[in-house]
Amino acid sequence: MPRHFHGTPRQERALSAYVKLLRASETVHSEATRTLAGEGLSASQFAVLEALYHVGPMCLSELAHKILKTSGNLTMVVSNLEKGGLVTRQQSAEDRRFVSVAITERGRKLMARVFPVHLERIVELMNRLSPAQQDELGRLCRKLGRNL
Amino acid sequence: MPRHFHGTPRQERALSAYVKLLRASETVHSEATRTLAGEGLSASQFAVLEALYHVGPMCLSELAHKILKTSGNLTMVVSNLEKGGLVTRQQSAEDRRFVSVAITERGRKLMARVFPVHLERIVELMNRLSPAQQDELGRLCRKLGRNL
DNA sequence: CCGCAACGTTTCAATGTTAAAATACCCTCA
DNA sequence: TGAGGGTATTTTAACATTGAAACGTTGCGG
Repeated sequence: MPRHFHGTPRQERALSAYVKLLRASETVHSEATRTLAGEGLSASQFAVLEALYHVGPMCLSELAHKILKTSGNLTMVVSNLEKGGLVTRQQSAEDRRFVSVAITERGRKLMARVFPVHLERIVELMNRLSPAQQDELGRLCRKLGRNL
Repeated sequence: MPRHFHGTPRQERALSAYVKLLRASETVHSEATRTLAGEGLSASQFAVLEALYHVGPMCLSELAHKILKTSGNLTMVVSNLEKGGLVTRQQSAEDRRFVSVAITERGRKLMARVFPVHLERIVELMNRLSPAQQDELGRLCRKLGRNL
């Protein structure tokens, strides 16, 4: 049994970049969401609230697409937000299969307070890279994201 | 309510890089783990198995540190692997607080078959970037990862 | 019009995840 | 020696996550 993995150069290179990408993402994300935990918001809850806050009411499948989660998941996340009075559900009148989700006044107030803090935390975390490096990272990551 | 978020240039830059980083990581990771799902392995299970396969027996807290998860979590992941006969638990004789986890022959055979496939999948996914770009991505991500 | 495929949502079971409390163990020092 | 502090693991509760199955609704083609 090898004590550590060794492969071809192209394997080592890809694996190294892959691991660092996942580490960076995991670190930055968990640091950024630490702020939210103090407000009793999970990452998914924040993502939903943020979409509704900045874009407007949406049905569940649109939300699912927006935040890259399955619909089965969203049912629970939205239900939990609903319990907290942060969003409302309303069955569409024209097509009763759709359920429209909207942010409440309470949710809006929460976001008005929390979003700027969260944003500044992200700026702070990303500032380990220079502006030019941030742009370069964005360019490289864009090539890897979501176009299967 | 703004239809879309607009901030200062430095906020937009950081946020854009942040979102792309998370998207890229999410996409690549879920694509890479798709292979494993066919083998009945979750990402965490694979990570544990891979560590034991390439490094050797370890106690739970070492494993937790290795794959960046909490110990409470590892208890479950290891238990599930144990059910499948892929790893064994053994309480340390010297210090009975420690539980050493080792990969079994069955687990080793599984990894011998699955790991190369998984690695090639990662190479394939990362090949949307040139070798130089992969190195550059690694460099940038290294500055963002885990040194709080 | 009717049957049926397609679609949006929900439910379910299994696993993962975390934080916090509980448990078990080791070691030191008075 | 035995009380207490520190450490490793497990348990627990709450939420997240996915895939699959179930349910209700809509719209289309025969």
